[in-house]
Amino acid sequence: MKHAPLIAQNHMRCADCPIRHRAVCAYCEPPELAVLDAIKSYKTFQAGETIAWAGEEMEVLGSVVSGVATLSRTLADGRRQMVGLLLPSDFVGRPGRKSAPYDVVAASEVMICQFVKQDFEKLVSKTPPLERRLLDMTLDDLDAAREWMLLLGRKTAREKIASLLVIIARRDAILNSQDVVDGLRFALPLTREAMADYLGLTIETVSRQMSALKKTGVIVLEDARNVGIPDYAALIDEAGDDSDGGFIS
Amino acid sequence: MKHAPLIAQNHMRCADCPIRHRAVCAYCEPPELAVLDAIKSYKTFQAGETIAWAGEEMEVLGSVVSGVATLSRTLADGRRQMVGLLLPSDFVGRPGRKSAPYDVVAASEVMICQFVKQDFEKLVSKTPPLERRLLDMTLDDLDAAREWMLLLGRKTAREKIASLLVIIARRDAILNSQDVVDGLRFALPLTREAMADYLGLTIETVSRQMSALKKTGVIVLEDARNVGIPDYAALIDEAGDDSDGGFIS
DNA sequence: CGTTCTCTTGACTCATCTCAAATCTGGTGG
DNA sequence: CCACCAGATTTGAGATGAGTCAAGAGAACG
Repeated sequence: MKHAPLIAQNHMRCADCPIRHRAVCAYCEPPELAVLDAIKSYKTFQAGETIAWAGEEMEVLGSVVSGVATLSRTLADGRRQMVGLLLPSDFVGRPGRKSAPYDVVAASEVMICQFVKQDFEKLVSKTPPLERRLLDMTLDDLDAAREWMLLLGRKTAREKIASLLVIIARRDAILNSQDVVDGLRFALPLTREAMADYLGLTIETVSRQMSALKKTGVIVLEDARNVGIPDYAALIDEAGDDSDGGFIS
Repeated sequence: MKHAPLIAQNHMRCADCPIRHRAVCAYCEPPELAVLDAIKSYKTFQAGETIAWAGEEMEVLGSVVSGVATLSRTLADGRRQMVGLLLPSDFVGRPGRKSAPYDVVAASEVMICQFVKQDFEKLVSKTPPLERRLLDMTLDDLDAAREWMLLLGRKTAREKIASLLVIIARRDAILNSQDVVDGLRFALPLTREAMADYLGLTIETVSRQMSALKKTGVIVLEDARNVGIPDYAALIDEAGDDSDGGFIS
């Protein structure tokens, strides 16, 4: 699972940043970018490394530049539920509060464009485009969380798996700036355990449903982590969403 | 289930508004309030009435002044999941998007302080305190949604019921501006069906678990809708949360 | 005093979990 | 290059929590 690691270029300019147009800075103009440029720094985390602990005070905030991180909550007896997946351009941290009640863990090697929390918050309150972008992103996150509540509360195991595959297929297509087409192939960025935590299932059930979808021909498994979608419409169908779609990219 | 209905006072001044300090207008100063005063209007919905349909374009946004409304999503085959509970001071509607993918339904008689969407959005972008408050509220909603994801994905039916009762007990105590104390009594604002939709359960399971909690002495049921909590700590314990609590008021 | 709606309870089913073991994979050291 | 190990994944068998179907009990309403 080694991707070619991005080198943390401490002097990459915001204007050249790959997430420039989707991250919290998206609405900023060059003068505002210059300010961000001056106070930002890059930090890389290894796969499996914890970026922030639940309840621990965070001194930095930032954006995921590359890689995948997960947000999760844990019950006292160890039951764990993932409550968010952080992809490039997603925001890390909880502005306006000292700590957040969830663990942030790197699922792959992750590079973050970070800011000192206090400095960033001060800047946000003086920079309307930043604040507006943060609001829009938070509203989108809220929509996504509510979509996920529907999945967790009401979908069957098979529908949950299919839904997750749809999301990953979409994201993958977007990364390659193309539409989702039949025959798409992609690598799962999550282990079976992470999938289970995300879907509110056990790894055994995840595994069984993957096998079941494979047996039905809805997906093709080259190995445990490489999935092919011969018929995208069939997969959508398995996800059980009502026709109007509903997932927010 | 009739509360003394609040009369929709179309000329109630913001300064006299019961939700003045918790709603989207909380950070506004008198001059900004005057602007809001000029463009707001009140509207009342009967219990059971639909305030907005999923996917339908909304022409208004606003705040719940009194009563309880629910946000819910429905799958094509009728499975329904509640994704939010709107209490007084909560915001209704999705700024920045034409429609939202969920139904908004009045669970009791609901009064809303509403604004024409376009006017409100224009105002938000010109009024930093409004925008900042909207951001803070949205971040809180996101935290609450994630908390709910943990409940939906990992808690048992009994824990789900206990968690819901804790939330309602807390809110009830806050409304009466006091702490939660042993012996607290309150009326459930939700039917068994609404509870089931909220918790990702069936009404039969809700009913059985309510009976089970009653039999154990964790709660006292005067009738189906009136609950007493003889020992708050015991109820918390049943909710299964890790000790540090975690629910956001 | 029916009618209707909400809620409760019972009996049975079934999807998912639990526990256990087998298989596969990549990496390591000889 | 090969045997072996640790972690990830799959598969099997049985247990169980929650769902389904069905009936009965209360409460509200006209």
